[in-house]
Amino acid sequence: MPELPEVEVAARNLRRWGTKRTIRAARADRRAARLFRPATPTAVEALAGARLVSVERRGKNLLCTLARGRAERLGVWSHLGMTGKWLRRGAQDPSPPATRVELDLAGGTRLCYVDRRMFGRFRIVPGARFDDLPEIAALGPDPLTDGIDAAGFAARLGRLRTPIKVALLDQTLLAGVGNIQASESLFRAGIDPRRPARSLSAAEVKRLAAAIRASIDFTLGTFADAGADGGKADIGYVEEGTAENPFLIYGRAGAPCPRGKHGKHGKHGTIVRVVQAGRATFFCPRCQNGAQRRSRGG
DNA sequence: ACCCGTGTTCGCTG
DNA sequence: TCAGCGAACACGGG
Repeated sequence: MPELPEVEVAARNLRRWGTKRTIRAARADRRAARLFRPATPTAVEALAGARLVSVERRGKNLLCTLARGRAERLGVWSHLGMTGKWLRRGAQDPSPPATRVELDLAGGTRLCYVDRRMFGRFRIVPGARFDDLPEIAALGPDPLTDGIDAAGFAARLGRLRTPIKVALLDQTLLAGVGNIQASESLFRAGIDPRRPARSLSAAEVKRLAAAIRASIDFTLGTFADAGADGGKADIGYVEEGTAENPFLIYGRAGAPCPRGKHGKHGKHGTIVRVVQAGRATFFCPRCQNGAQRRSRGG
């Protein structure tokens, strides 16, 4: 489930649930070792006694900074992969299925890192030196916290022959854009996802940058509406069927284009699904026709 | 059984 | 050497 907006919600949850609290005990289940790859399995128990100071999100990565005593800092890096979640439970509650790591906090709250498929990552980072991790150092700017530098974004895209939709998934270009946000933002910008990245005009790149931001903001808003909390911040995710699909076109193959009717004859487009680099892409062939698309306002 | 999946990495190929 | 893909990872759900 996790792209930038979902991870942002997880970061906000962790801040609310755990900041300033001390970890009384920590444990990992047997299969959690896979989450430490490629590093040596870490003793999660070493987190006991540390206090959560801050939670930062960079792209799809969660960076928790903890303090032990006055001087010592340590970090916890987690990446939710495909099925990772941070959930909160009370001291007496049963652990959710597929819980891999649990942190018992002072006051009775338990933070549970849950991951069924275990494509995620979980690692203790000595000194909270996150930038020493190659996975973090390689990240491009975060569209939400850093903004998109139009000139840099355009320069980078201008060198790529790869389809623009595939390029958007490259975390060194922008950190946090995933398969959903890529399709959604290209729809908002009216750009055909199959076009080579380098073929986009300056105006299209600018439109795309704004559309990425708009799509992320929109998605964040739908999560807030869905229940920012209330006691159990188990956000309903699309694939779990617990929430309506909140997206404009993602997962809507065969549906009429939400932009409505186009052209003099008033025919609406139909959303199609194609596969690019092994990933599903959704778009409207009628209003995302790239260079031929008439300029905005239509 | 088969296909699909909001992510990342590895290895092959041209 | 490098860009670009498909496969692999793992485990459900439809």
